[in-house]
Amino acid sequence: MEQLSVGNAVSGSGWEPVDLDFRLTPAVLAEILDGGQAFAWDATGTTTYSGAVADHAWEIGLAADGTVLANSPTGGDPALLADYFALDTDFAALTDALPWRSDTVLARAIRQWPGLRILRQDPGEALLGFLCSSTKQIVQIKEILRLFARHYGMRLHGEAYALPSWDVLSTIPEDELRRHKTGYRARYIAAVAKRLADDPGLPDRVRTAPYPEARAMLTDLPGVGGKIADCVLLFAGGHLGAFPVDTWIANVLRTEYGLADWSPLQLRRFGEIHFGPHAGLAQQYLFSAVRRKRATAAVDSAEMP
DNA sequence: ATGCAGGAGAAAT
DNA sequence: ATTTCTCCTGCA
Repeated sequence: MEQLSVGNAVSGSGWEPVDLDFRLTPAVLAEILDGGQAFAWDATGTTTYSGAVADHAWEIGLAADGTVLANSPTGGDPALLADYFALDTDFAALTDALPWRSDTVLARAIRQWPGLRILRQDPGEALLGFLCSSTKQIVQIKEILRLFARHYGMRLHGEAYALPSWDVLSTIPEDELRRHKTGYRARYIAAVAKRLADDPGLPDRVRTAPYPEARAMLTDLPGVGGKIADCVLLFAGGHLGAFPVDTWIANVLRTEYGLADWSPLQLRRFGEIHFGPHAGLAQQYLFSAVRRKRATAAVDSAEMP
């Protein structure tokens, strides 16, 4: 079990960071906060981020030894951020339980991303983010959410705004939602907002249901298919067995695992079976590995015209 | 320029 | 039970 204490205040100039008691490299912190799991964070430096979590503004940074530091200008309890980082979950142990000993592709990905973890986000926020995610890049998704927060959310501190609740979103006409760079996704957002308004108990039922039932409830929502449902359940619902298959993961499995003509459904079944009860963590390692490969390839092509 | 982005749904095989 | 087309828009 990893450390849970979050009480070591560090004296600093301008902010009062709290030592969250776990360590990461700058690259891994960037991957966790801004690699596609969450859309709440903006880099303010090479190792510093600002964002809104649990109705509080936060600044996150790294100490010289890699320790993760957090500060809330709005006085948020550091325990909120400890929960967001799921510090009660021992990801090192979960990683060791993955089949890396017999899977060199996974083993390499794990070596590349030491300390990678799965966040425990707010489910409503994750649902909104991934509902906006189809055929969008991370920066575009963040822009949509930023516009929502600016227009309909509560101002927390400085330029930090909380996202509007689904309750608030349900009062906004679809054509107005469409003006915030959502495109055809506006119809889904409006429809989901209406569904949630008509069925206020749904989030709680999703939260408490086992994985298959929770997934079925989510995919019943308009615009929510299996991939988005799995992202919500993995990144916010604590279902580490959920194995979202996006185009990148599909590519990895088809090329690196010799599953060339497998369908997305077949690939998902393979992932669940091959990687086991924490398949979602394996998915994140593989996804981060291909993201790094893509970034490297982009640099190479830019340097070699 | 024009294909294509971390998809879903409906229609057409 | 798959495959194909469409849905918006901005980046590459």
